Amino acid sequence: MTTLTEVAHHAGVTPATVSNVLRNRGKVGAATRERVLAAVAELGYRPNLTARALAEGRAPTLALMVSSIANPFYPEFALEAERAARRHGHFLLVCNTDNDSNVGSAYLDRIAGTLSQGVLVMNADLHFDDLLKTQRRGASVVLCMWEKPDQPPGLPCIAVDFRQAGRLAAQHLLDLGHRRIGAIVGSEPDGVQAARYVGLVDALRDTDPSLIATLGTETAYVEDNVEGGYAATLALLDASPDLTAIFVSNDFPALGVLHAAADRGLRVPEDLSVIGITDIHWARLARPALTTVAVPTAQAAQMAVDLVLELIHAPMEEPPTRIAGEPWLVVRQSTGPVPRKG
Amino acid sequence: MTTLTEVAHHAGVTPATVSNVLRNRGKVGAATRERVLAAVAELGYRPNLTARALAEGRAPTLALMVSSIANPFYPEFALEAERAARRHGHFLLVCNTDNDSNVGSAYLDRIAGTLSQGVLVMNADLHFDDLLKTQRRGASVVLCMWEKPDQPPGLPCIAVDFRQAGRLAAQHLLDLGHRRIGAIVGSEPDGVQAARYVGLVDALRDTDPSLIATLGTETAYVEDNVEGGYAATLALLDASPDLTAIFVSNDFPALGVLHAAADRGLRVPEDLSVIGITDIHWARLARPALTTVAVPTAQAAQMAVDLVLELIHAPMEEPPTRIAGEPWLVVRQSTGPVPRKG
DNA sequence: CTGAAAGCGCTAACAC
DNA sequence: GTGTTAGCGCTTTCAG
Repeated sequence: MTTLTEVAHHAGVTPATVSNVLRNRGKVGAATRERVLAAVAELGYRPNLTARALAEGRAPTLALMVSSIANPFYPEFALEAERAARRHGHFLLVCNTDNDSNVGSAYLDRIAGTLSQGVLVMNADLHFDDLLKTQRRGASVVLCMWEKPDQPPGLPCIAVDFRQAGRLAAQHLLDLGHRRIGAIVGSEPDGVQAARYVGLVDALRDTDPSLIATLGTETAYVEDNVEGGYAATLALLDASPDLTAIFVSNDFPALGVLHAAADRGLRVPEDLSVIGITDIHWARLARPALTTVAVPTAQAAQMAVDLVLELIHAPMEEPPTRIAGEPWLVVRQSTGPVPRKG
Repeated sequence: MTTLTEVAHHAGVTPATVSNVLRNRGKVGAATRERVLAAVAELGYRPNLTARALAEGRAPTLALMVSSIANPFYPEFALEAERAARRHGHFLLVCNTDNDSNVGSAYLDRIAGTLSQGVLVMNADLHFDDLLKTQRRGASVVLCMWEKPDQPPGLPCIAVDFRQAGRLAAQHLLDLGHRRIGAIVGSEPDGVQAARYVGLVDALRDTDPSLIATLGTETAYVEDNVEGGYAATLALLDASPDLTAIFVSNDFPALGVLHAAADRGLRVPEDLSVIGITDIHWARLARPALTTVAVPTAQAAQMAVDLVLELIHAPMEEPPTRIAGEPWLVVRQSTGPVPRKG
C-alpha cells in the first residue's frame, strides 16, 4: 500500500502538496502537479479512504437499514439508493435487521456517527428512540418512503402519498363498476400500510358512503407476503362469496390473491378483479399481469440520498418532510369490469 | 461524539487502559474495569470505527460486488452474506456495477485495501486483471459461486458444481421419459452458465448418446432474464414442435418459458415439462410451481465470508478453491411424465 | 496492572 | 506556490 508520503518523496514534494493536487485545493504549480500526477500513476497510489475519513471527520458511506433485503421491494429501492450514493461519491452499507429490533439497535449503535454519517431507514424494525438517539450522536437520519405525508414523524423523511395510492386503486375498481370489494392489508390495522386502506375508504365514501358499512367485515389484516394474501383471500371468499374485486395494499400479498383465486377456480379478471399497490418488478411478470398503483420508488431513493447528504452537510432546525412524486395507476390484466350477474 | 480520551478522564485513567478494557486485551484490574465501564455507560461512548480501522490497518467492512442487486438472485445471496459478515462483526458494502465494467473497476479502485479489506465478487462485469490488481494492492478477493469447481481461476473462490446441477436437471427430465429436450442457456455459449449445459450433455450422453445429435439446433443462448426465456421458447417450439421438455439453465428465464408455454396454449407439465436451476425464492411461487435444481446459496455465502476473512487474517500462497455443498433436485409442478403420443 | 508515547495516512491551517 | 505543523481517535509497544 503506497502512501501519500511515499508519493510525495517520489515526486520530491511534501505530502501536503500531493494532497492539494489530488483534491484540487490550494494553488499548485503546473510543473509540480505534473510530477505529482506522474508519481501517483507510477506507484499506483490510491488514497486511503479510512485515513481521509478520520481526518475529515466524516466517512463516505451511507447506511441503508431494511428489515430484510430478501423482501423483493427493498432491492429495488437499494439499487436506486446505491446509484444515487455512487453519484455523490458515497458507498452504501446495507444493514439487514432481520426483522429484529435488537439487530437494528446494534447496527445503529455501531455504525452511526463513525463509519457512516448518514442513515437511510426503510421500514426496518427500529424503535423511534433509537433513531433519535442516533441523531443526537451526530448522524443524519432519514426515513424513506414514509407512508403518511400529512403526519411528519418529527424526523426528516421522504414521504410518499400512499393514501392517495390507495384512493387511486379503489377508484379504479369503482370505475369498473365494482361495489362488492374486499380488502387485504399487509400490516396491522394501525400498521405501516394503514394509510393505504384509508385511501380505499376515501374513495368509497366519495362514491357511495353506504359501501363502507360492510367493509370492516370484509377486510383482512395479514402478514405482508404471498402466504398472507393467499390465506386471506380464501377466508374472504368463504365469508363473502359475492365479492367481485379485492383491493390489496401491497403487490406481494396480491400475488397470493392471484394464486388463491386460481385455486378456487375463479378467473382473474373475469370473475374477480385484483389490484395491488407499489408496482414491484414482478407485478408485470405475474399471470395475469397485476394491475397496480405504482409508487415513485426510484425518485424517493434519490431524494432520500440527496436529503441525507444535505443534512450531513448542513443540519437543519426543522426536520424536513419532502414528498416524492404522486402515485399512478398502472392497468394490466388483473382487473376488469364487474361480472354481470349470472 | 465522546472520545476515548474523554472516557479516560472521566474514569481517571489513560486512554490505553480504556482501550484495554473495551477490547479485553492486556490485564486490567477489576476495580478500574468497573470504573471504566461506568464511564462508558454514563457518557454513552461508542468507539469511532474509522479511527480504529486506521489504527488497526483494516476496516470492518466487506464489499460485495454484483452486477445488479435488482436481479432477484443477488439479494438472496446478499442477505446471507450480510448475516455472515454481521456474525463476524463486519459490515457489508453493496456495490452494483450496473452491468458496466468501468463502474466495477472504479469501485475496486476506490474501496479495496482501504475502506474494505475483503471483496466478494459475484458475476459482476469485472475484468480479471482488475481483480488481480486489487489483490496486489492488499485486498483479499474471493469469487463467489464460481461455476466450475474443476477449473480454479487462479483466484480464491467458493465454487458450486453447476455442471452437476445441470446433470441433475437433465436426468430428472430423462427419468420422466423425455427424449425431445430443448435447452435454454442464460449466457453466451462460453459464458458463465455454460457448465450447466455441459451437465445436460453429460446426462444425455450417459442415457443415449444419439440424443446429443440434434441438441445443438435445439439450444438457445439468451439473456439471463424472463424476456430471454420467453422469446427463446417461442423460437424453439416453432422450430421443433415435438419438444416435450425444456431444460433452462436458470430459474429467471424459466419463468419466461412458463409464460411462453401458457401463451402457446401448452399446459405445463401435461404438454411441456420445464425445469430450471438455482431455486430462487419465486420458483415456488410460480404457477405452476417450478421444478428446479437447488444450489447451496446460503452455504456459499457463508463460506465466502469465512474465506475472505481468513485470507485477510492470513494470506495464503495457493489461492484456495472451496466447494459448497452439492446441488439437489426440487420437484414441484412444472415437470411431469412425457405426454403419450397422439 | 497502568501510563506514556509513537504512529496509522490523511487534511487543513498557517507560515515561508 | 510549497512546506511545516498539528491533529483526527484509536491501538499498541514498552516502561514503570
